[in-house]
Amino acid sequence: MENLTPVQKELYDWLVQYINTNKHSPSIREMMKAMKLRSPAPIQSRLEKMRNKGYIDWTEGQARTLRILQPHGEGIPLLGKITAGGLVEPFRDEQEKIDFGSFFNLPNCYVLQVVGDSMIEDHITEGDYVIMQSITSIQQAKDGDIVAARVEGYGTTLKKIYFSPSKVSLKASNPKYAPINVSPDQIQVQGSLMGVCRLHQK
Amino acid sequence: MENLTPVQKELYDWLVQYINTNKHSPSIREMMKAMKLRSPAPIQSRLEKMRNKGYIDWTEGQARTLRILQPHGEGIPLLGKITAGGLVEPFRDEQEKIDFGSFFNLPNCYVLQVVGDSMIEDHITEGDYVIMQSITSIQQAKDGDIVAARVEGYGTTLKKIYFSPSKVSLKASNPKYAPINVSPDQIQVQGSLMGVCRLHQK
DNA sequence: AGTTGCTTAGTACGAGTGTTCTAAGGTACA
DNA sequence: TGTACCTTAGAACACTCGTACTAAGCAACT
Repeated sequence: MENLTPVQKELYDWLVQYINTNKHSPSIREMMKAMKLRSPAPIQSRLEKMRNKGYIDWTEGQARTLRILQPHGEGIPLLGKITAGGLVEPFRDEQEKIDFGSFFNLPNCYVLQVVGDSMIEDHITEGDYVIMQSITSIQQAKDGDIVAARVEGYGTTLKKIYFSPSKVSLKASNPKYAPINVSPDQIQVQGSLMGVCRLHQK
Repeated sequence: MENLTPVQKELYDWLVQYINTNKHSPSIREMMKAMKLRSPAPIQSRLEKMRNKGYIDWTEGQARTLRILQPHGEGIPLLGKITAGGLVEPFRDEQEKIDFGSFFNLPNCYVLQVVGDSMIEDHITEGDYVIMQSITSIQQAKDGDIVAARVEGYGTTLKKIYFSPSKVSLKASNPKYAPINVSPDQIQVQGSLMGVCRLHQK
C-alpha cells in the first residue's frame, strides 16, 4: 500500500487514537484544531488523499462518518490462505486483521458448548463452542438451518431443520441418529447457528 | 441491569447492527425511518431511557456520536451445554461469558484461512479460519500436532506431524492424500494449531 | 366521562458540519 | 527573478443534525 506523507501520517495516527477512545469519528473542524490549522481546507485535502490511498473512508455529506479501513489495533493478523490439499499458496504481505471479539458481535447472541457427535458430518464436534443467534419464532428459521430446538421428550438439541407442508423434521448429520418428525407446534426453536469455535489444547 | 421495553430493544438491536456494519452511529432521523416513525421525538425519548439504563451513551449536541456501552464486560454469554445426541442438558442460569477477542489472545499468533479438505477428518473444512501460534524450531512441535509446514516441492500445507528416529511424517486427515515423509532438515514448521473458527453465512 | 401519564406527530430553531470558492503564502526549480 | 504547483487561510453556503416545544392520540384507571 502506498505510504503516507508525514502530515498525513500525523493526522491518521491522531484519527486512530481519537476513534479508539471516543468510539466515533471527529468532525473536520476538530481535526483542524488538533492539527493546529486554522482552515478546514488542508484537512479535507489530506483526507481525500488518504482515502485514495485506501486508509480511510467516509460517507459524503454526512457528519462524523469517517472510518479507519485498516486498523492496526485490535485483532490477529490474517496472513493468507493455506491449502490442505498440497498446492502452493503464498503468504500474503498485506496485514489484514481479524478481531474475533467483533467477529461474532451480533445482537441476541449466546454460546453453547457441544456435547455428543450428532452434528459430526457438519464438522461440529464434542467440545466445540457454537455461537447461536436467538430466534423467537420458528418462522425465522430457514430450511436447512442448524438450530437449537426443544422438542418434548427429546430435550434441547442441535439439529438441522427442514420444513414440509404438514410437519417439521429435525435431522442430525450423523447416520446413527434417526430424524425427529413433529408438528410445528410441538417444537420450540431457540436459536440459529452463526458460527463455530474450537480450542485445541496443547 | 434494568431491562429494555420491546420498542427500546428493537431500536437497540438495530443500532448494534447499524454500527457493526457502518462503523459509525446513525442520525436520529435515520433511526426514525428505520423504526417507521414520522417524528424524531419518540426516538429521542427512547434513547434517553436507554442511556439512563446504561445501554448507550453519546455526546450532547454532536452528530452521530452515539456509542453502545458494554457494561457486562466484553463477550458473549455462555448459556450451557447442548447435546447433539439426544439427552437433556438444561440451560444454565449462571451467565458465564466468553470473549472470543481474548479467546485466542496468545503471543505470536496469526490466522490462516483453509483451502481444501485434507484435514476434513479433524473437522477442519474449507473456509475455516485456523488460529496458529508461530513456531521457530521444529522441536517445538509435538507428535500429533497439527502444523503449518513448508516442504520443498509441496508448498505450505496444514498437516499432522509425526516424528520417527530418522524422518518426519506429515499426514493429512483425509485418506485420499498420501503422507509426506521427509528428513527433518527438509521441512520448515511455521506454526502450530491453537484453534478453529467458522462463520456460517445466512 | 374524566383524569392521568405516556407515546407519537409535526414543526421550528440554532448550532454543527461537509463542501466549495477565492485569495494568499510557500517551496522547488529553471 | 519568474513560474508552476501545492498548501493554507478565510469566508460563505446549504444541508444535516440534535434539541425543544406544542398538539394530538391512546391506554389505563377512577
